[in-house]
Amino acid sequence: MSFVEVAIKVPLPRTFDYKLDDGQSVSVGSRVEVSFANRRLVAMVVALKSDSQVPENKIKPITHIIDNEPVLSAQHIAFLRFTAQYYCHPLGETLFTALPGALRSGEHPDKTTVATVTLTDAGLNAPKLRSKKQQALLAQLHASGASSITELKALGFTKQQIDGLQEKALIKQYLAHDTQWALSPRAISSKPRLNEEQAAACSVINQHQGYQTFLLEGITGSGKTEVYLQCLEDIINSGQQALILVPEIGLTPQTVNRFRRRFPDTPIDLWHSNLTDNERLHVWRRSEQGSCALVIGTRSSIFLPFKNLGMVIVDEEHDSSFKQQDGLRYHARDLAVYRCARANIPLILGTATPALETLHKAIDKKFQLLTLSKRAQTKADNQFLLVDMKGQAEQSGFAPATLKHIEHTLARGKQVMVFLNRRGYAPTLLCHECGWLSECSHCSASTTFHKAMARLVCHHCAQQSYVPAQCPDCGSTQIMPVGLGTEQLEDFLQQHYPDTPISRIDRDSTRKKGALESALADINAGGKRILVGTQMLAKGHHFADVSLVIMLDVDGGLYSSDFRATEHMAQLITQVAGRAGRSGEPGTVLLQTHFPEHPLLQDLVNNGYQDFARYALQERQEAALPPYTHLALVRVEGTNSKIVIDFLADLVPVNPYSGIQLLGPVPAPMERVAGKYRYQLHIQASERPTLHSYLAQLMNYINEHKLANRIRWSIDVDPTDTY
DNA sequence: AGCACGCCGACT
DNA sequence: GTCGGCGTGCTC
Repeated sequence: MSFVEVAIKVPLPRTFDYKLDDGQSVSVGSRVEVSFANRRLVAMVVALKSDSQVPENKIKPITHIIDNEPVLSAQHIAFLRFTAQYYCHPLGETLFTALPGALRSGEHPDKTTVATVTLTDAGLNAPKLRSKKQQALLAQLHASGASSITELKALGFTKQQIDGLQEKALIKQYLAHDTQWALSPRAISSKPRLNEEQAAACSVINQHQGYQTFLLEGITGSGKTEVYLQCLEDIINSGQQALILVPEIGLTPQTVNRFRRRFPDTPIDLWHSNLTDNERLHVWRRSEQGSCALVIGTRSSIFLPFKNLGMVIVDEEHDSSFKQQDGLRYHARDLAVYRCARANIPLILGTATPALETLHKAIDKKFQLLTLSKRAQTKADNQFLLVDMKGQAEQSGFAPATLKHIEHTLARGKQVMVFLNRRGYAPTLLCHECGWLSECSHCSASTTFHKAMARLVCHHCAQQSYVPAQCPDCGSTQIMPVGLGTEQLEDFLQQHYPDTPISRIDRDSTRKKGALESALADINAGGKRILVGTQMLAKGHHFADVSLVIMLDVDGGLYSSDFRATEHMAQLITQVAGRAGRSGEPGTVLLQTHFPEHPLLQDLVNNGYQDFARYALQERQEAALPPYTHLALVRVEGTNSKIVIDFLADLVPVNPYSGIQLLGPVPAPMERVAGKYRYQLHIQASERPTLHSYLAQLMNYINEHKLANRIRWSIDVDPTDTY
């Protein structure tokens, strides 16, 4: 009798044994259908064995074998096993979150062929078309050759435009037959000359054999992407594949076009949350079969099963979107380090503002530091300006001095950019007579006043309510907005400068599909003089004419309960500063603060992020915080706050473990969200192995705890957000 | 997570 | 008299 051990997508730490009938055969990495607790579920075979510890009468047969060929290689399962163990997450759930949706639900791996578009002879002759969009599509196909519809959609083209060209017989659509792309000298379009630092970085990376993580620390405009491109060239020419991880909002058409233009005959796939299940499966299979050379993808592309991966690049490695904040709480950058080490290939982490964790490893020589300190196009440094807010008569958050700078900049015909990391009109409403505050009934947060929508919105559970005309407590009509949001900034500036065109960019103003793109186009065409927005505006978009950048509220990052707040603020300031004065002349970065003398702020402004970061690391060391210690968080939520607290309190042992410090239970920064109470226990260890052996013990204890199924619990290893 | 089994309140 | 509330216990 032979048995298979399977992993199932249930929140249980175990795997399960099933028996195999005579004549049935499966391999590890294949999916099977099993009957499990009266349900039919898809399961993943993780081991084959000739006997089982489970009593014979409890073992059921497999109901159906789905795959004749494994969908996960043994090597890939090993990677996912590590992931599950490192992040304290059940193996089944880990395996199934890594799989694309179509394979999760038992679909055939080759069910989908994705329609591909290519130019016909008529199309090759580059006819002039009346439709601008169709003309652009034609130009794209000229540049990129055959492209899948997925890729064209990612570039902003629509099905209608594609069908339009097909009707004119300028293109034809067919179902792509995926074959390994032929290894031949690739056409490389002309490439810029590298400066000395870039050339040095490229040669270090290209000459290195095997695994090494490189931290490419390059200031804004120093040409990191050019280094990536030249390193990728070698990988592509040797017939290997590469993965480029980018932040969620970094996957813009500009980024993608740059790769396509450089490697015109190379198959490049994209991976992001807007793909359909079929498109996702298609990219998954292409990476597995070696049919694509490059994948540019967000966080979850770290789980793609490349056939012959030769390099991974993590762009903007400090970006918070690489950390998944629910379910399997992995960090794609950290997994990239493990994956590359296992595969014995190089990893490039690129950023202008390295995460302190990353910088620490570079200083420790675990990563190799490569620095780009010179801008590719010579340009003077931006000038920082701290506006002291103490005792200032501010109007909607603007100090008089700030308004003067705005006027001066507008008078010179330049654009102004204003940042505030809070959308809406005001974060709360206040009754002037009795002190009532607008609060969400399900969360411990106030509801944000959105003036244009005339609604109060909770930003944590999305619950909306009407704005009361009178105070619900005392009946007074003197209800006023308190605090600032981007909507109010726009309102105020529009009243203050009635003839100046203003654009607001935040999650509210860009909710509609394509709204962001058209707003950005409008800005670049020069139609708008003042841009107001949240950090959405800070990342990746280039505005040539902006010469003044204003950050209204820097103080939030200086004094916060989250020890990472200063680091994030410094990264944001540096990013934002990179938005100013890109067209040649230096720009001004104006920061409003009540603490202009704050040493970290001074260091950042006078000596730059590199200096700030090394100083901030010292502070972390003195406070025994990461990266000098290692953290994990037990997060618990439930409808009954007493059970939540009792459960966590019971995890705190009477005698402390050596090398482990516990803090809690403490309420999560948002104690109540969507009607659930949230508490957490902080676990700190000076050594990583100590932390993990403790966590393993803790999970055993939790799994046997009688209250464990009356609450929802999870462990967050290396948390980046304290809530 | 689901789903069944199980023991107490308002309905045809 | 039963339909159904969700507490608790298990899943190879």
